[in-house]
Amino acid sequence: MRMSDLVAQYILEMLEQQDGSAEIQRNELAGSLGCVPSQINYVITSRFTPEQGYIVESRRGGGGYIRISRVKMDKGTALMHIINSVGDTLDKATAEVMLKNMLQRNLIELLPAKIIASALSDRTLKNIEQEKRDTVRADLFKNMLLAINS
Amino acid sequence: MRMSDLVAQYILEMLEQQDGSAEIQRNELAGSLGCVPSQINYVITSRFTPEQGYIVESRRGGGGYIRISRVKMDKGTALMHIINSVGDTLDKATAEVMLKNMLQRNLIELLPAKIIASALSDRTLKNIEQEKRDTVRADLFKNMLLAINS
DNA sequence: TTTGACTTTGACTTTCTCTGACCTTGCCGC
DNA sequence: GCGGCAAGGTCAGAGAAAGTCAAAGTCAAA
Repeated sequence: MRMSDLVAQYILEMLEQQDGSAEIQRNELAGSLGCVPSQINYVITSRFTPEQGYIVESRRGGGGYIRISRVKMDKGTALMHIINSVGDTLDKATAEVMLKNMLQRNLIELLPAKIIASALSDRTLKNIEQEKRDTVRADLFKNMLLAINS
Repeated sequence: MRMSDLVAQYILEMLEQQDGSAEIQRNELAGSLGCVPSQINYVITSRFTPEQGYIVESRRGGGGYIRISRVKMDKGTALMHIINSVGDTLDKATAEVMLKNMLQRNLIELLPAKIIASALSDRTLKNIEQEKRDTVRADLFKNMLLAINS
């Protein structure tokens, strides 16, 4: 079995046992599974992404940690569908239509929608080169929507 | 739990109980929590700054003390203050401390805070070059808070 | 056989925390 | 005033985690 699968499995079991939230110490886990620490990062970036419904937080320094939580949202829910329907890029017009749509369907409250819209605006993203904006917009959109259901 | 968190928690509880003002004796507190005195300074410098709405006064010599007080303002004004205190760049750590602080002061609800935190995370901004991230973060932070305040 | 996606690794970087030695300030008694 | 004790202040260095990145390896599909 691949190392990455072992790590993923370990984390999944932890999530299972602990009601969707797992906190690990990178070096410790790497040590106990017998891999290099950066392997843990690899697994997290490749298997615990927002598209798959995970939120990852971490902190460095003494007492550092990595916390992975599964959003209470299965693949079937509307929001998850929307998140997965967004690809690697997202233009402003499409984002706005989607937000309006979600509002109408009561999938989201007004204030969160306003916050998200404001984050995705060209005004806010003015310091990012044009070519990259839609990529960042997609990342922002997906992660913020995920946060709503966490 | 980190020592620094213990100290911060102790001070926060004191602020809570004493209507936004806490007076401590550095050496005594350090002794009773089991850390070196300078740890107290570290915590104060990193977690109770003016940007976060605290005023710290102190006095040396016999009968010395450190007094920490939370400044009082209405929500709109406080938020504006915070927005204005952010310059052209904002690093993730500072942003997180500020958000936590706003939550404690009830300037913001939990869900909006989560959405904002999620937008500011390194994971979300992974497609922006390191050097530009803090600039974009500042833009995001300010604009999202403005959306809340409008 | 080549290609390309996915894995693995480790050297190097960045961030956060803790500690202790040394400094400054204030008070008090002589 | 002066010397001594009683605070608090500063700062740099050590230590503790996690993050990044590019090079090398693997493997199956074309």
